[in-house]
Amino acid sequence: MLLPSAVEALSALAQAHRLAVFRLLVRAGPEGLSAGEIAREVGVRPNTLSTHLAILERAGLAESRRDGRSIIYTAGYGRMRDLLGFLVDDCCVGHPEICAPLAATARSCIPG
Amino acid sequence: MLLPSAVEALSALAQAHRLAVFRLLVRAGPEGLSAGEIAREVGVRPNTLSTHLAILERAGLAESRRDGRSIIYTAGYGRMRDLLGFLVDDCCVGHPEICAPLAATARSCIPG
DNA sequence: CTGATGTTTCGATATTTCTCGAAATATCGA
DNA sequence: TCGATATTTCGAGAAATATCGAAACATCAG
Repeated sequence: MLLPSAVEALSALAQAHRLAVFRLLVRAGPEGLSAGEIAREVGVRPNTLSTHLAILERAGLAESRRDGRSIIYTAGYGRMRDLLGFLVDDCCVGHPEICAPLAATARSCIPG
Repeated sequence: MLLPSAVEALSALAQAHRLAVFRLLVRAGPEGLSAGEIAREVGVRPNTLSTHLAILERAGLAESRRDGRSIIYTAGYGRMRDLLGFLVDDCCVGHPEICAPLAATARSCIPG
């Protein structure tokens, strides 16, 4: 991942409402949530949320599909993986004290 | 790490110059770099850089000490570890496809 | 003390960001 | 088609951000 894309992804997450939305989407999994459900859950007006979702989507951290009248949003896992990789690549180099805890967390969620 | 702190840290990194500064500091290691060296390296004026460094420091992603006339900045590794932990905790849950590559990277930088 | 160097603070400006209400668009059920 | 529901787009205002030149502050060498 290049620096400009990283900045865009970080900017997308660097806002309380959007970070809350993204966390919600991650926990929701591949099924995702409709824009309305997200708005209710996070407590922002639908039009404001729409702007936030567009920003997350432009950054690749959310994806959308239409389902009837609703639009379902899911987390952009691939982009998040790239972002974490970018950050970890920078910080792990020569700094085991940072990656050791990460390695533990990462290991714990890998089956087997 | 709580959400407001995460937002502050993400905001600090969500700017091209500041992200470049942080990456530079990480690579510089515990010895750090003076404000002047950073300004020259990143290509921003000293007073502008000072503002950026203050933002990184307030977010805990940089630390400073005086050395003669210079002020030496180092990366805030602890805070970075917290931030990565916060993000990974959210995203790894049930998503091995994200953490598998991270686990590999993390493992590779742990001695032994 | 004085002058030079390194850094920060101040005050101002241009730009971007966040939020909102109102209106537009898309889909569905009757 | 009509009305209701779900979401987005538009236009505007308030607040935050990035950058700058000038000035202030801290440290050192002579």
